[in-house]
Amino acid sequence: MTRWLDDREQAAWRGYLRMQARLQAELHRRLQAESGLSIADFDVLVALTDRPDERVRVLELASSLEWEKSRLSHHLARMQRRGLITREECDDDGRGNFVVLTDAGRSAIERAAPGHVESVRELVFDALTDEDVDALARISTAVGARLDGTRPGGTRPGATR
Amino acid sequence: MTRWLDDREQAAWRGYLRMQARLQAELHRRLQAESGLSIADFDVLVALTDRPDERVRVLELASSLEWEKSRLSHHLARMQRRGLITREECDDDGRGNFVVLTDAGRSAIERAAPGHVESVRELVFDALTDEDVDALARISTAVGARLDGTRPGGTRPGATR
DNA sequence: CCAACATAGGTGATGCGTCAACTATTCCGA
DNA sequence: TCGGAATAGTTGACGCATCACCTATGTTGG
Repeated sequence: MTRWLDDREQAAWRGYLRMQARLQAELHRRLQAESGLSIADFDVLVALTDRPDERVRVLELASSLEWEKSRLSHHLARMQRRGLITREECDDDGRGNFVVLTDAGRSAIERAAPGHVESVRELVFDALTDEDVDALARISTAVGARLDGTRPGGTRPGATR
Repeated sequence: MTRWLDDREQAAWRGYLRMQARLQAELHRRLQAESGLSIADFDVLVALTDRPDERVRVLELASSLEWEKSRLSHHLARMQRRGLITREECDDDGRGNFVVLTDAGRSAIERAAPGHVESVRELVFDALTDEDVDALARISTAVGARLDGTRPGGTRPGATR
């Protein structure tokens, strides 16, 4: 009944998993060492600098990062403690909050970005041919389409079998 | 000075990151829902069943999983609490410990494996052509080789810039 | 023999991620 | 206009990952 993976698939899958874990760890380690930021901090700060006024509503940020609101809430609390962001109340909606980039946050991301991009280039793109880059994009799109087909993230996937 | 990513590279990189995060989350969610195991539990149990006698020394397990010993130690403590593994002392070496698969651990992995493989097939390999699979393996190898070049995991990567 | 060192492994603190539950507002319809 | 439902966001508990440090045992050179 179970459609097991053949040797070629196994090798590709194991290789992917191993590369993925190591790459993530190494990028995180470097970013942390060079700037004191985590990848998650980086993503939040990038999302904030992408806004013209460097402020966003919490849930809008969550949805643009594709994070759960609870994850974001916890993360913002930690970032606020470190002075990277602040919060401001929203006049229109008493429930709402804006997340606002602080000067410290802005300078942290500006210091961190070049090194991080350089790491990505060095570890990934310098290793890949143009065709590899296309293949990576194609693969990501194809798998992403599969993921779209499933119950996105919310309630239980409800048995595939 | 910084070699930024061009649009094609940006698109590939963002696509990869997004796919990677979603795939990992979905595989974890399904495995958890179907079997109560995490991916980490799964990996430990697979490593154990790969041994002829279903027992391994802690540090050997750590190195075959490429985990830090401390991570493994914490994880084994949790798995032991849940009855998936036990520990036995090592006669040859008073410092050493064996990790031993319990009956509960064996049946957990046997129940979990088919569904997990099916998820991988459904979400990944069903989406990919043969060439994609080759490309994935090639890309993983190439990036892996880059990672080999860096201070593996231990002490600080020491500034790339 | 024993002091120094290496090795096996565990511990505690802290950051990160998820789930379930909670509070406070706003919205909406009778 | 009032009561229930939806929405915005937080909280607490717990599992997971890393770091720095600790203990206990083994190994080795003088």
